[in-house]
Amino acid sequence: MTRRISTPRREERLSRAGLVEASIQLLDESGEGGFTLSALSKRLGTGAGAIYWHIENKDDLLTAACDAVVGRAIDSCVAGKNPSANIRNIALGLFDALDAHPWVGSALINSPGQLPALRILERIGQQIRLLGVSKRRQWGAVSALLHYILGVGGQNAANGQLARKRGLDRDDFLKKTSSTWSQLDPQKYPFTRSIAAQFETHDDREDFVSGIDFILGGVGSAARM
Amino acid sequence: MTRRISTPRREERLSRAGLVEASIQLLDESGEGGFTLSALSKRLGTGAGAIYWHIENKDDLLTAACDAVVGRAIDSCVAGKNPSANIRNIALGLFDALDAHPWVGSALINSPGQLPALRILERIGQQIRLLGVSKRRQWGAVSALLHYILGVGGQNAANGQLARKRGLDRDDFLKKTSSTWSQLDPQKYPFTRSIAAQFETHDDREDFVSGIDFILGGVGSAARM
DNA sequence: ACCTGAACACCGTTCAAGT
DNA sequence: ACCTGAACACCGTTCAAGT
Repeated sequence: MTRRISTPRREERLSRAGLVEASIQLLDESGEGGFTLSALSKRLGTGAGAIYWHIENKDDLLTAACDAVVGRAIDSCVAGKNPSANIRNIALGLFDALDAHPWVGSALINSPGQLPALRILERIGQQIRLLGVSKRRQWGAVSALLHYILGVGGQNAANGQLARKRGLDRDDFLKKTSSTWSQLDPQKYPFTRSIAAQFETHDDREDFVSGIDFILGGVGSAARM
Repeated sequence: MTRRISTPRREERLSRAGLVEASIQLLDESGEGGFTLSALSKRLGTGAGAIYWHIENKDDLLTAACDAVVGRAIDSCVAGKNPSANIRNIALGLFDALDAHPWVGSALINSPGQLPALRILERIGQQIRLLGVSKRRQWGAVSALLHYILGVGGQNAANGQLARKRGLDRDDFLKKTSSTWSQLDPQKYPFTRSIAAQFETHDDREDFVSGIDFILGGVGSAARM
């Protein structure tokens, strides 16, 4: 009869903050698909169940990781005196953060009413106020900007995940999509065909800002009526 | 020794189209969480493996279901002579479809470069052309509108899923969110606090259109420069 | 060609047992 | 209080065997 030999306990104690940082690393390295609690516990040299002492569930952990990234991105934007430029800055800061951590986009869109989206709402809202948008229109303007940012983030996240799975880099992806589009039925997809070539060389970041500018432009001209 | 008694085969044969329709029903009734292949096969009175004869995998089936809903929504929009009004119509048709089938929002945002999003891109693109937007700005305008629609759809889907899980109806949800927001730290969240009351009575559909109008307004004024 | 259903690998979560 | 690791319920997918 062999007695069960107990493994030694971990040297450092776990903490919620430590779990969040380890999750960010794991998500960055392995993507959403690689983010499993067993991979995380292996990385931390602990048992799968230990994690549950510090967090509620996997979703809680993902949202916390998302919040950490979004919070840092937003806090690193220093506000100048031009509210429109500030909004553009916040949006670009977020774009870059979501670009560096593609999983954040889907986490953001999947955790409604949680802190991360609220941070964005608040920061943009403050600038919209400074822009002099009337009280009744503030919510519409902020909500449009937020949803647009979430849409781009979510879509980029999905694109990134797809590219990772297929092992494509961005150029391959653009080339493939562009060639698919240019071979679509001319009767049914005239527009998509017509921009297929343009699509191959487009810049996501530039397109993103021009979307922000469209919304800001529309908010401005609506305010003037 | 009992011989294995073989169950009789299905009366009607399975088909991809049938699987798609059954999936839409199941998704509508049980949400994304309830959409499992075993639930689907039980509903169809077949074995779990049979499904794989007609589809590639679960994702393929989800995208096909999404495409069916989006396709119908878009095809039921008749185009008039005013391109801006047509875009507003397409967008509202999609909004209503995503509202009726909340799972479509997340399916749409998670299947990049697939048919469903392309359908939207094409329809909106045709109208943007008719609007007389210059060739260089067409992609930016369409992409902004598409991403905005995807963002709203994704967020509404997540909200719906949350509400379903917690068993809240919309009024409860709005009331709860509004009261949480109004209790936020006044130093950190002045804007969010200031619109908490407004949020409780806001109309998602109206806000959605005003976002579309902001973008269209911005596209228009950019074109005039 | 198409269907059946057991089997496989994997995953989030729980929990009695340890320290 | 916190950690361990086996156990549980469940899920997508595969596949040999049937018709």
